[in-house]
Amino acid sequence: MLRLAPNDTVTIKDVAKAARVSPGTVSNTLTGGRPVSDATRRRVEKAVKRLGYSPNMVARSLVNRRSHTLGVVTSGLELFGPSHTLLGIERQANECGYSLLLNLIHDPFDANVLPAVTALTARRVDGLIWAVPEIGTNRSWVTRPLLSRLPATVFLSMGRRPQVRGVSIDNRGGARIAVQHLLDRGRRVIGLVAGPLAWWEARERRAGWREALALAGRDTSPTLVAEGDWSAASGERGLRDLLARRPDVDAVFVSNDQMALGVLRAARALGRSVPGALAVVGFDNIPEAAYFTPSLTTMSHALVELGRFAVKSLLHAIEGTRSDGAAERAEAEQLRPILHVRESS
Amino acid sequence: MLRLAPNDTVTIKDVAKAARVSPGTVSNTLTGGRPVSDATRRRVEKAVKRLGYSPNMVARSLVNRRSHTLGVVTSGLELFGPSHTLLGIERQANECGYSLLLNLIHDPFDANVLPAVTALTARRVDGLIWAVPEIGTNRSWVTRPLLSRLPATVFLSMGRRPQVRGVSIDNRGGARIAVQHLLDRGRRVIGLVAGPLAWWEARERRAGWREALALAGRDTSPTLVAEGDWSAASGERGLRDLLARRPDVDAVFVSNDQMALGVLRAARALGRSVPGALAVVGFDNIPEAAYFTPSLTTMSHALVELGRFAVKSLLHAIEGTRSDGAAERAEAEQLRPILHVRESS
DNA sequence: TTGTAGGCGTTATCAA
DNA sequence: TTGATAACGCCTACAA
Repeated sequence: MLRLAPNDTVTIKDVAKAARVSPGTVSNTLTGGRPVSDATRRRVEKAVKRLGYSPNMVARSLVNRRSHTLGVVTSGLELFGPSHTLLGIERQANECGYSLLLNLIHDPFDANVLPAVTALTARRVDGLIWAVPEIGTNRSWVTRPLLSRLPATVFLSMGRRPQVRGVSIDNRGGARIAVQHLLDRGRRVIGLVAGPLAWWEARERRAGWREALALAGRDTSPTLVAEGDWSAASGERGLRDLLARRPDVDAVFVSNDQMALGVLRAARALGRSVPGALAVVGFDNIPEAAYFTPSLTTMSHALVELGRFAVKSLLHAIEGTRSDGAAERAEAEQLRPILHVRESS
Repeated sequence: MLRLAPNDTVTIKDVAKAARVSPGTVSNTLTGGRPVSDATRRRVEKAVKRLGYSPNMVARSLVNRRSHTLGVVTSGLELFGPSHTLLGIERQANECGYSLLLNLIHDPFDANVLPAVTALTARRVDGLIWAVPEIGTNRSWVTRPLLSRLPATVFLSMGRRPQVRGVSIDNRGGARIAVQHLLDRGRRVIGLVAGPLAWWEARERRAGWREALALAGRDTSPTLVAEGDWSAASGERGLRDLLARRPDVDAVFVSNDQMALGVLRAARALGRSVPGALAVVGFDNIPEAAYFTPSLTTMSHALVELGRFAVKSLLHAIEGTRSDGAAERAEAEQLRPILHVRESS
C-alpha cells in the first residue's frame, strides 16, 4: 500500500468491509445496477448511513465516462435576459440530476472561445449550453469541424443554422406585436430605438418593426431608426437624435426596457407628453417597468422557459431519449413574447 | 484489454506512444512535476499538438484529490445583488484557475440545504461559497459539527460568527451614510422603508438608520418604519402606510432602489414633491436609478469586489497561502458603500 | 533524466 | 445472488 496522505474519506471499500460484502455489491445496491438480496441491501444501507458514506462522483465519472454535468458559457449576467435564462437552465438541469459548470465570457465580442471551451471539455461535461449572445463575428467559430470536437451543444439566441441545435425566443414576432399595438392605437409614424445592431437579437427586433410597418404600408426609412447600446443613457440619446431628424414621430418601439426608461426621461425633458404626444413600447418587461413614469407598455418573454427548453433539448441529445414533437411545439409556442399594455401607450 | 466502448478520446498513453516516451514523462512535461530534457519536452509538445490531446481533469482530480473546482450556492439570481456577486466570484475563480459548480436554492427560507451540499461535495469541490442571503433561520444548520464535514467554506452576507469565514459589505455603515446625508440636507423627520426584516441585510440597514438618527438625537420610533419585500410594489405601499401614520415625515431612507422606485411613484400620486416635500435615498445604485424621475440618490456597493474577496479568502484557506493583512484591510475598505447624490435629495 | 508499477474510488465483466 | 478482477486516465514513488 502506497498512500500519499492519510485518507480520511470513507470509500466504497470501507462500506463493503463494514457490511461484509464486496465493493461491487455495495455499488450495485446503491446504483441498482443489478439485483441484490434484501438482506444484504439492508446491511449495506445501514453501513452507508453509519459511516456517512457518499459516493465519489469524480471516480464515478471517470469509469462511466459521464459526468452528469453540463457546461454553461454565458455573458452579461448582470443583465435581465442572461440571468433569467441561467435561472431556467439551472432549474431544469437540477431537476434532471445534472450539475452546472459555469463559465463567463467577459468580452462577448471576442470570438476566441477556446479557453472557455477547453476548461469545460477538459472536465468532461456531458453537454454544452452556449448562451453568449450572438454579436458581430463572435460565432464564427461555430463550424462543422470544430463542433464535432465538442460534446452535444445547444446555442441560445441564434439564427437558424443547419446542423446546429439552437433555441431562442421569437424576437421578430415580439417586435411585430409591439409595433402592431402602436398601429392599433392609431399611431402613424413609428420610430425605433434599436439595440446595438451588431447583436443578432437587436437585428431581429428591428426586422419585426420593419415587417409590421411594411405590412401596414408605413414608413420604414432609416431616419426612423436610432441605435442604442441597451442602456438607459443610450435610450435618452436615441430619442433626442430621432426627434431631431423626425419631429413627426408619434410613437417609438424601444428594443429593451432600460432604453425605454431613457426614452421616457428624454420625452419629459423635451416636453413631449407620453402617451399623448408620443406612445412608447419597450421589450423585456423588467419588474420595474410597471413603476416607470408613466408605467411602461412592454413585451414579456419566457426567459426561464427558454433556459429550461435548452436543457431539455440538450439532454434529449445526450440521453438519446425519444423526442416528443408535440411537446416541443408546445414549448416553442411559449417562447412567443406577450404584450403588456400600460400607461405609456 | 477490456474495453467497454470504442474509445476515441486521446489519452496520455497515446501521446507517450507518439513521442516515444513513457506516460510519466508526458505527465511531467505537462505539469512540470519534475524536470524533463528539452529534447523530449519538444517531442512531447509536438505530439500533444498533433493529437489534440487535452488532459482529462476528471482523472487528474481523482488522483490528486483536488478538483480545482469551487461550489457556489446562491439564490435570487434575478436580483441585482446576487447576480453581481456571482460575477465577481466567477472572475476571481477563473483568474485563479478554478471552475465553478453552480447550485441555486429556489426557496431561500428553506434551511434544508442537504441536497445542494451533497451535490457539490460528492463532486469533490475544493471549497464552498455560500451566497444564499441569511433569512430567518435558514442558517441554523451552520454549526461546528456540520461545518467540519464540509470543505473550506465562506459565507456571504452574514453577521460575524466565531469560527466561520464570512464576508459582506458594510450594510450598516452604508445606511448611516445615507441617513447622515439626509440630516445634512436639513431633514428632520426621516422615515425608513425597510427590506423584509427576516433578512439579516435588511436588519443591518435598519440598524444603520437608527444609529445615525440616535446620534443626532432624532426620532427613531417604530412608527417611522415600514417593512417591504424589496419590490417596487411594496415600496409604494410602504410610503403610503408611512405617511398615513406620520404625515410629518420629510425624508425617507429606502433599503433598495426597486422599493425607492415605488416610493417615488407613491409620492407623486400623493402630491408630495420630491425632493421638495420629501427627500428620498435608496440603496444599491442599480443602473436605472440615475434615470428615475427624479433621478435617485442612492448608495453603491462593490458587489463584484465582494465576490472576488470571497474567492480570495477561500483560496487562501484551501491553498494555505500566506495572508496579507494589509491587502485584506484594503479589500474590506472597498466594501464600504458610497453615496451618489442625485435629484431625489 | 527516464521508465515501471501501483493506486486514486468506482463500475463492469467474468466466474462461481 | 455474489466475489474477484480489470479497467477508467492520470500522477508519483521507486528503481534504473
